Amino acid sequence: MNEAAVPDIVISRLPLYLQILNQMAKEGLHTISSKDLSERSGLSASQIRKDLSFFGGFGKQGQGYSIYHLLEQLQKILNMNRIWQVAVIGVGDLGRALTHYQGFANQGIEIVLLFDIDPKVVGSQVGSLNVQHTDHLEEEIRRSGVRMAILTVPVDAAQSIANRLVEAGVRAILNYAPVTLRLPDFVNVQHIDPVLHLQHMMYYLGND
Amino acid sequence: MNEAAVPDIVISRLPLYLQILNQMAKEGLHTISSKDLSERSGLSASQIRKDLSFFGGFGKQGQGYSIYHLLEQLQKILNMNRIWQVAVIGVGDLGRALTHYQGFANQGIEIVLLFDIDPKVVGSQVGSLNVQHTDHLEEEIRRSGVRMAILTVPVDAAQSIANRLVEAGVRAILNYAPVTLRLPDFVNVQHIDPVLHLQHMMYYLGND
DNA sequence: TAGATTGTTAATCGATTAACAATC
DNA sequence: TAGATTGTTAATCGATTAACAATC
Repeated sequence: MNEAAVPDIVISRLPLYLQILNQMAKEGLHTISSKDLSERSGLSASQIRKDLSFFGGFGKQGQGYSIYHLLEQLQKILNMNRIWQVAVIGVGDLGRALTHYQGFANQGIEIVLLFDIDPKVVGSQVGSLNVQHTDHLEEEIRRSGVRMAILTVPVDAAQSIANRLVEAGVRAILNYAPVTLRLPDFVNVQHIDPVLHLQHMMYYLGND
Repeated sequence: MNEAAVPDIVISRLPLYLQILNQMAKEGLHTISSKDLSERSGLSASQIRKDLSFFGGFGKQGQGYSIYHLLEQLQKILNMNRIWQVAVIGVGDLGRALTHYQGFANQGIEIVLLFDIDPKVVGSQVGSLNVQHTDHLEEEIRRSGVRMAILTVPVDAAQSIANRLVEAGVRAILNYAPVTLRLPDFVNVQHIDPVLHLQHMMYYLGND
């Protein structure tokens, strides 16, 4: 981690702004006000202006923000002026779905390594990639210099694979296994778990 | 929404406690202290005690919490004393992966309806379910009384399908499409988007 | 009993919002 | 110019943490 000056909660909203701006660019729009962004994001205009001002004054009083310019700035802030190569560990249904997912293109993300332990899967082709055995994980990660990984292995394998990824140089892990990974502070971990989200919502549905 | 007394951020942590307690029960443990839970979750012991105390005093001074009892209480709070039926709209790779996902069993979640618009997919069998055409969405949701939905359709279809779901009675939507849905306040929406998480982490990876 | 750990209060910390001068 | 909207400050709001009496 490296929170330095800008709060992590601010950073977490930047990709959302990026997504909305991309959508608006696609719609052919050229400028946007914090009020427009507010309506599209559900966040307050005040908060959006404050978030952006952590990184500089990107707007013009009276006119708002240039979509093109703001996109460019956000991409730079998020280190998207390059492609980040990603390894996927666990090529089950979910790993396969992620490998085929079109939404990574143009977002600075490219899946370049696939690993599994199942002999029926190892050696098979998924998209344009060959699935390698998890035995070669360290070697391949080191060779390729991959720093990000997506973990879609069964819960019992997750922690030990995560440790090995970190050992091999991975510094950001997107974890789909339903377990809280315990890793050193210098590793970024994000957790995706539909069960947690669904149970969260169940609370509000009451019992009727 | 229905925040009443307990902050939403507290509710959002309950499923995580549940997950950890389930894991500990599986390990054969019987009691747990807020300190143990802290170590497994990465949250502070103080925060955990405060979160739980919103719902009552579940522990015993000097001993901690009974895992069994706490599990039971959390399940009740989250309305898990029943099975919540869920519709999946969009049976692509991701929708298919979710339908096959084993992690919903025993968590109060059951996928019971599948919809798609692609003639190659409509009518096909996925797991034990038949994929229906999205034309029948309202009719089937109403008939079955389903209140929760998972949205795995392309981004351009997401908002209009979401509107139709709400119209048909759905009150909780887990959205996998990369767009912010605009829905009435009485509908719960949660968003899962790996791109947002990966871009968030890219910030911290710097540029080396 | 002595030790451990809860439940809760008050203090601290941090994030959001409101307001408005600056300025395009 | 007049109107609109930013960037920023101060006020408010809410969440987390520290501390400790209660008590098992």
